[in-house]
Amino acid sequence: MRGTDVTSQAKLDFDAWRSRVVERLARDHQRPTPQRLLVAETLFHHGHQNLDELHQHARRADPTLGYATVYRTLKLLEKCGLVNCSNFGDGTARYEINLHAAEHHDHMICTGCGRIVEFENDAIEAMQRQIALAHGFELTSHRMDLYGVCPRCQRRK
Amino acid sequence: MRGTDVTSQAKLDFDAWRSRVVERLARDHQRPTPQRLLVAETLFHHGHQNLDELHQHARRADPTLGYATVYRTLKLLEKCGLVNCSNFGDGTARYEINLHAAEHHDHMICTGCGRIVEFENDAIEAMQRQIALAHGFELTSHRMDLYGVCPRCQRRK
DNA sequence: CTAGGTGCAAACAATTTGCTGCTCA
DNA sequence: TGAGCAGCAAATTGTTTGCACCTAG
Repeated sequence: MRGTDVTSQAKLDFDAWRSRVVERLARDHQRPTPQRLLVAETLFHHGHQNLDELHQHARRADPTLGYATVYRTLKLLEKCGLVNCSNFGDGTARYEINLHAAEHHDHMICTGCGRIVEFENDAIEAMQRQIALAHGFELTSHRMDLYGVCPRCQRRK
Repeated sequence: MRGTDVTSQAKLDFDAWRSRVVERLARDHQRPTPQRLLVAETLFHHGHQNLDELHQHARRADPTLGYATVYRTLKLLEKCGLVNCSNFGDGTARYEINLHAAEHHDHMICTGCGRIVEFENDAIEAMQRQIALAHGFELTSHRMDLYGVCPRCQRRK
């Protein structure tokens, strides 16, 4: 609500994210290079973007940053469990940070403007486990994307 | 259970599918060419396959069948609402027939052997509508994929 | 005939990799 | 010094399209 709260809250989260990245990289004997941290930072500020968009954003802070570096960094962060990659309809892979490892959320995508809203719902997750169980599957993960028209796009029509 | 039953059942479904394809193509002023019907048939017998696999399968029946023809036929059938295209983790698009237009089902994918089991669950769908409503979205469609280890792969370990 | 359909091969676009030089422990 | 890292450019992969030939109405 109040500017200071939001700011300090955002800052806090970003620091937590940053240290998580550094720590996790160190654990895997990977160097927390400026480029990698820049990619991680960009990812923090711009969720659900594809490789190209992330590269564009990051380039504003460091114009020499290469495309392959962003690519390899994303793969690296993904392998470390720090980011998730998903694919909504349009042909490109989109990345988002995975701030709290255990937490899983799903997506609702507006087919009008492409806006992505995140949500989670324990009841549905419980039912998913039931379904898996009924088929004898050992559930490891899931994805659920809801497509629809957001309020703003509904009004615009 | 008994061979005859299964066979006749399968045959019945296939005929229904085939006539639906022919009928739907006719309605859109598209010709039910042998190649298109072959693709439709292949699709019926081999669900959740990608373009390349479908092409391989179809080629057994008609070695002259071109890749582009399979591609264009799939797009055509998709536009007619006869097939659905989805994308599970691996980089390729997979196709499946959409026998009963109104019916929607979801997928459970074995991360061990890639086997795909279809299911549907009304309760979850109801909750999805609730979630969308809560965010002011007008829900148009959804996808839900559960990933896990199938009973067979669990035993193998 | 002629519109639509096919197969081939080439074009595309997103992603992935090889390589060379550089940097930091 | 040397293992890991960055940037460039080329290779790869999945998908899409242009074009010339063909076939059924």
